[in-house]
Amino acid sequence: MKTKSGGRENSEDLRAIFHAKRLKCTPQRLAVLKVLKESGAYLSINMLDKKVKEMLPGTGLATVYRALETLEELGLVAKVHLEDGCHSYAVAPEGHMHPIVCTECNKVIDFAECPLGELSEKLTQDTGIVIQNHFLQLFGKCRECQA
Amino acid sequence: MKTKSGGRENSEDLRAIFHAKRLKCTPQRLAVLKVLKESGAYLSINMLDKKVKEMLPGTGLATVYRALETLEELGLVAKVHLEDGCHSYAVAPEGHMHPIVCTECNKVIDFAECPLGELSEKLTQDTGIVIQNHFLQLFGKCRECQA
DNA sequence: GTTGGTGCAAACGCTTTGCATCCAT
DNA sequence: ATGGATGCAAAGCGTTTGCACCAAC
Repeated sequence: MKTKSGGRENSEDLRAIFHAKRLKCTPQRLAVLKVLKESGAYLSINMLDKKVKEMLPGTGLATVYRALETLEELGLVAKVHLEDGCHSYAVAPEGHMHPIVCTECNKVIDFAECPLGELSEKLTQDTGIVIQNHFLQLFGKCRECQA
Repeated sequence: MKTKSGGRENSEDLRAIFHAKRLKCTPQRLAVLKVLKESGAYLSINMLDKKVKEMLPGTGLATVYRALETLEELGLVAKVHLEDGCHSYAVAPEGHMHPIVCTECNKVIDFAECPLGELSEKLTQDTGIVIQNHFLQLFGKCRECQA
C-alpha cells in the first residue's frame, strides 16, 4: 500500500530541505506549497496566486513565480504543460511517475507508473540512441466526472 | 518497412489537403512546411521565421504563426514543448507516435512507437479512469552527438 | 470578383527584473 | 546584523489582433 501523496514532508523536514540549500523557509513559500497540497490538482499560476493571496494576503505575484521556481528546484513541486499551453504546477510525486490529469475537473487523479524504462532500453539497443529523459502526461476523465 | 517521414505528400496532395478545408495553398504556408521538412528537426518559431524569410523574403512573423496554426490543424506539423518552455514545431509523423529529440543537436531522431495503448487499458480497468489522451516526448542523445 | 491570406504595427498577457524594504537566520 | 526574500511597478518578450491591401480561387 503506497502512501497517498500530499503529506510526505512534515514541517520539520521542510525546514531541513530549505536549509540544506541555504534557502529560507518563508511563509510565502510554505503557502504556495500548502495551496498545492490541499488542492491536489494542477493549478495555473493565476489560480495559485489567487489562493495564496487568500491564505496570505499581500503576497505578490512575482513572489509566487519565485516560490514556484524554488520549490521546483527542491523537487517539491512539478511543472506541467497543459494542453492549451498554460503552465501549471502540482506537488511532485514520490518516485518516477506520471500524472493523470482529469480533463473535466483538472484534478490529478493518480500517478501512473512509468512504462518507459523498458522502452528506453529497447530503443537504445535498436537504434543506439541513449534516452536521457522523457516527458509524459496522461489526460482522461475521472470516475466522478464520467457521471 | 515504413516510409521515412519527410516526403509523405507531394504538391498535388498538399493542394488537395488545403482545398478540402477551403484553405488556400499559399507560398508562405508551403515555405513554412518546406523549411520544417528540410530541417528534420524541431524548430523554434524564431528559427522558422528566419529560415522562411530566407526562402521567401518579406514574409511576416505573424504569418508564420498563422501558417503553423493552420498546418497543425491539418495534421501536417506537430507542436512540441521543449524543456525550456519554448514552443517548437516539426513535421508530423504518420501514425500515432512520439518524437525523440536529441538534446544536443535538437534534431528529431526517430519516432518511438506508442507504448501507451496497453497502459491506458490497464489503467481504465484498474482505476475506472478513462484515458482520453496523452502527451509524450523522449529526450536523448543521438549517435552522432555521443562521439 | 470573392474570399481568405498577408504584412505591418499596435496591443496584449504572461513572466522577469530592479530596487528599496523586510525578515528569517 | 546580514544576506536572502519580498512587494511593487516597470520592463521584456513571445504571441495575437485589427485593418488595409493582395492573391488564390
